[in-house]
Amino acid sequence: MNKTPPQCSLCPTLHLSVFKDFEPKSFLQLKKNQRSKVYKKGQIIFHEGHPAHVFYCINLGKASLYKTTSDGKRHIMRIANPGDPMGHLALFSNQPYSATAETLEDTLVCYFDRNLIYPLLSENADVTWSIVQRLTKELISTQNKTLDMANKSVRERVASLLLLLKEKYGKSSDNGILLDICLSREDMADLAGTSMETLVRTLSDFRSDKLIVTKKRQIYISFPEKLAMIAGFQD
Amino acid sequence: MNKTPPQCSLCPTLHLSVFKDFEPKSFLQLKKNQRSKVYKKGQIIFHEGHPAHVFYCINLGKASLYKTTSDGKRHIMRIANPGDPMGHLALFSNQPYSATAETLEDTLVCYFDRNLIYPLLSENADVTWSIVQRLTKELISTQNKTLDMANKSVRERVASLLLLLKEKYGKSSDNGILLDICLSREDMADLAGTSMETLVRTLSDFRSDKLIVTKKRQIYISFPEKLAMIAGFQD
DNA sequence: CAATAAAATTGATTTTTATCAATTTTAAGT
DNA sequence: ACTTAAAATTGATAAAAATCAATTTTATTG
Repeated sequence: MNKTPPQCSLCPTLHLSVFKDFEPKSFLQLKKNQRSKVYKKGQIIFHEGHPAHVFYCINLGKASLYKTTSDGKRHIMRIANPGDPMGHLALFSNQPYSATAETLEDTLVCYFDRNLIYPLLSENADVTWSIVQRLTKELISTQNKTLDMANKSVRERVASLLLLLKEKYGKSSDNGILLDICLSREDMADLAGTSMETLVRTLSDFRSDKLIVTKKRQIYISFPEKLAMIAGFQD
Repeated sequence: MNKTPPQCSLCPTLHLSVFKDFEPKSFLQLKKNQRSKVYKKGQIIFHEGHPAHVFYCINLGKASLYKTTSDGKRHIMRIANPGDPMGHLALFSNQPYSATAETLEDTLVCYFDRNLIYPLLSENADVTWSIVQRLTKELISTQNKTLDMANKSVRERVASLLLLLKEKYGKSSDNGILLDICLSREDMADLAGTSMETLVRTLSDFRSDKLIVTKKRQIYISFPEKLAMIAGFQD
């Protein structure tokens, strides 16, 4: 199951993670205890509500983190990219995983035993402080998401989502900016907090208005500025 | 403007705050630099988007923390009670206040210069760690709120809200459990993420179903269990 | 490449919720 | 207690979005 752990020093995203601020001795110990695993697209890394023993960091690939309501509806809280932590909320709060992690493509994750992390943090006060800062920003952006869900229309939220995906995964091309990420319409609906059908209709509207172009399942953004207007990033 | 600062040692809610974990020397310094102020009901303590110089802690009273959208809709993110911090997100993230704080009743707040806090935290690593834990729990509960806004009906959200208010502010009485907090219908709507009219109609439904009793603006909960069913806390 | 399954799209309809307007109730000040 | 203003409630209607169903497109597999 476990492959040879990738070298942290070769990790393309080390500089993005909080670990970079560990002092050398701590970092070495972290590296020694690092394990890793490859998941195929669509596999579950961990389940919401399950006890959390390890903490993950994505090396390569992507995963969606979603919550499920009692009546079976999914809501994708975030997409984790290389360098992003997963399971850190469970780690810090000493509670079960608060979401399910499912890969959006073939993904290499590194993981660490939770018991390894605590002593390392107590030796690295500045890392703990940088965790505070990261959590705070995560919290502020989640609060903004709550606000969007409560007060914005689906149309506004879908426009926002397209712009967000453009920022993270946009690749310029002949047809406009390609959203270079593999998301089903269902996934996009779960991100925007709407039904799949309504999402598709909204995309159709945007297509009619020449704001986007769709080819197969690919989406190209033609006029980000106009989408920004719709999303409510104006006045 | 500033009154004699209340004694922290006499503060009814010191034991609730993170400060209790400061070592004596740091705590003393905190106390020395503590200021306080009384706000009348309905006054603004700080505004969303304004630069944050100080960090607050409620000694007595209550305040709502709300965000406002570009088209003027409010959404109350949380109600701060005695012992609760305010402005800590601005403090930790080094950004402007992310919400507006408005008192729900006459309120006594203590406050501290933000520059005082940083050095104290670096001397108290375990306090920093306990802040991580608190932020994490706050984040998880905000994520759950996002989920509710995205996937629950108004009826479910209003039922949830009533139960939440019952937990925090419920006082048993002859008519059932009184929600002993002064919130306008507008406030409740802004908490539940709906319009005032829809909130009122939902309360009327609950009243017809004998789940609640209303006297003037007071709300009494008659059957919390049935509300819990509606809120989706079942199966 | 054909056959099949899965995903996406469109249409019709219903449900939910917001909005606008009018009325009633409650609170506040003199 | 009376007057006035603010808040709450109810009604009517429109808008937004969900749901159910059918069809088309795309992907997958032998």
